[in-house]
Amino acid sequence: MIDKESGVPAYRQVADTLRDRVATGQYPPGHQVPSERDLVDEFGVSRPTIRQAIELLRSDGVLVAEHGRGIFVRQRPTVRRLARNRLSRAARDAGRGAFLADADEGGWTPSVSVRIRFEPAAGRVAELLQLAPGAEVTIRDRIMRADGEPVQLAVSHLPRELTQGTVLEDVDTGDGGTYARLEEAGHRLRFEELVGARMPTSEERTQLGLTRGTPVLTVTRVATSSGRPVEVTEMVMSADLYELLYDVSGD
Amino acid sequence: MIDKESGVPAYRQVADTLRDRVATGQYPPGHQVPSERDLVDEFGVSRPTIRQAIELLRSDGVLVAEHGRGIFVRQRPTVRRLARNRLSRAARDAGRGAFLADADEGGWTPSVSVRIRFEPAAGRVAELLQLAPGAEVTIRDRIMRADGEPVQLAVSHLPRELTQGTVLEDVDTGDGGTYARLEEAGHRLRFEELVGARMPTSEERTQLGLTRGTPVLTVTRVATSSGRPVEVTEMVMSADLYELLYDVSGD
DNA sequence: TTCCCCAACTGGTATTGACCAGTTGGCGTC
DNA sequence: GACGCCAACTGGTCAATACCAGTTGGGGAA
Repeated sequence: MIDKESGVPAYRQVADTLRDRVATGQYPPGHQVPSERDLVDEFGVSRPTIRQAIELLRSDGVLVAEHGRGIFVRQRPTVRRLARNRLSRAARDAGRGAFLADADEGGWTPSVSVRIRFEPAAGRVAELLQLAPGAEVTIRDRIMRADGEPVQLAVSHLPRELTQGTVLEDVDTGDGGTYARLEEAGHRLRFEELVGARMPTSEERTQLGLTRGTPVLTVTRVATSSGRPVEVTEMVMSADLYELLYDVSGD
Repeated sequence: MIDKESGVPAYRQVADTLRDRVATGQYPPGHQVPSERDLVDEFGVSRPTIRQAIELLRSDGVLVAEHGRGIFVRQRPTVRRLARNRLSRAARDAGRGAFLADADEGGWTPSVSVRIRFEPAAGRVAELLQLAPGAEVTIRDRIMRADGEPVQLAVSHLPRELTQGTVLEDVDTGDGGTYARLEEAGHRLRFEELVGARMPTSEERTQLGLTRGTPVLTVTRVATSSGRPVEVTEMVMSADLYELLYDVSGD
């Protein structure tokens, strides 16, 4: 099974073989892969070498290991497809924020925990809000859950001068959320979203319950009123769970 | 440095310590981390344990190793910000496809290699194109380069009946690209993009020259004409290199 | 002075061996 | 028959050791 003369490392040959069995469906999603010790016998290499191969496939998101149970081909959970153009005024007037609207659509039960704090603006957010460094911002730090499971992190930043004395410094901002309140205050909002992806920090991995080899999608939403940025929200969600749908016709 | 009684594995303690030094800036981007053998002395654990810690940080995209040189804190390259609403008819009329327009914006030199083939429709693409399985599709398989470096893969699928006898089966589709030709043929196109992220396949890693711990952004663009899908393009790009900008105001 | 080569670094691969720690199912007991 | 325990699986951690394979810089030869 292993060609020692090929110059290709043994652990790579093992990994490639296993990857191939997954790709061809010989090991379908959810299937239990032979145990490490069985693979040692099958490939005729030592256990660390087998583990190295499996390590590779885990960090590539192909396999998942469960202590005491075995190694399994990853099951991709059902994807939640988020329609991003739902930020329209019409939807907000109907009294629902974006997350709640998505929940309706997807048929799951949403819940949100909010923590509010105030800090001097810094880094990328200060830049996007076009604030002098040191200017105070109101931060709404949220964890969104679907059926109790944390699925999305969102941290909103608003210049403190806009929120002082308003419900935007309360936990509950009322029907339609932050954006509805800002429009009531006379702002006409436009939105831009900046989408990226990266590996999660260890904190994010814990909070979102992510397994090895799962990247996160990041969305930075900037709300502007007459060209002036009034809010920046940074969202982080499991790339396993989410796809973002954008209408991009733009004519 | 290592607390053996804490219950936390030694390699995790090492990884957390190093991760912390990167986060706090003690090890800035590009900085060379002490060699494995030096870390063995510093932490008082064996080399395999140190390697396990470094392995973890590599698959998280925190560190990169270079054989014979050392281990370095990852440098995030400059991000190419792609404005997705540039698919407008106006831009196409100006005679440029999306990739070429982005190149203008970003100040780099674009080049594209195209391979054309014909296959029966299958899987997700067949579904998105609403084709009976087995119907033939024209596939335009492209590699986009910026200053010679491959930065994006794009595979377009069109029902063969739309392309037969047209320039869409040639390598060069002329000014404005595929979409301009489709509109000339009487289609009025609308676009939707579906954005996701995942770890690359080993083939994609090779083609795009990705290092361990770098996820890819995937964009599936569906072009429809009077509600009927006429083209599906699947794009793959390094999440290190790209952020996607969407205007999402939608009122 | 210039050039080349090689020693001494760097990380990469692979083995053997030992023990820890969850999980599961069957056997024995009540 | 129901329960509980424990043996026999599973993967997880860590060590000591050996050698391979790129990279680099300095010393010696031309």
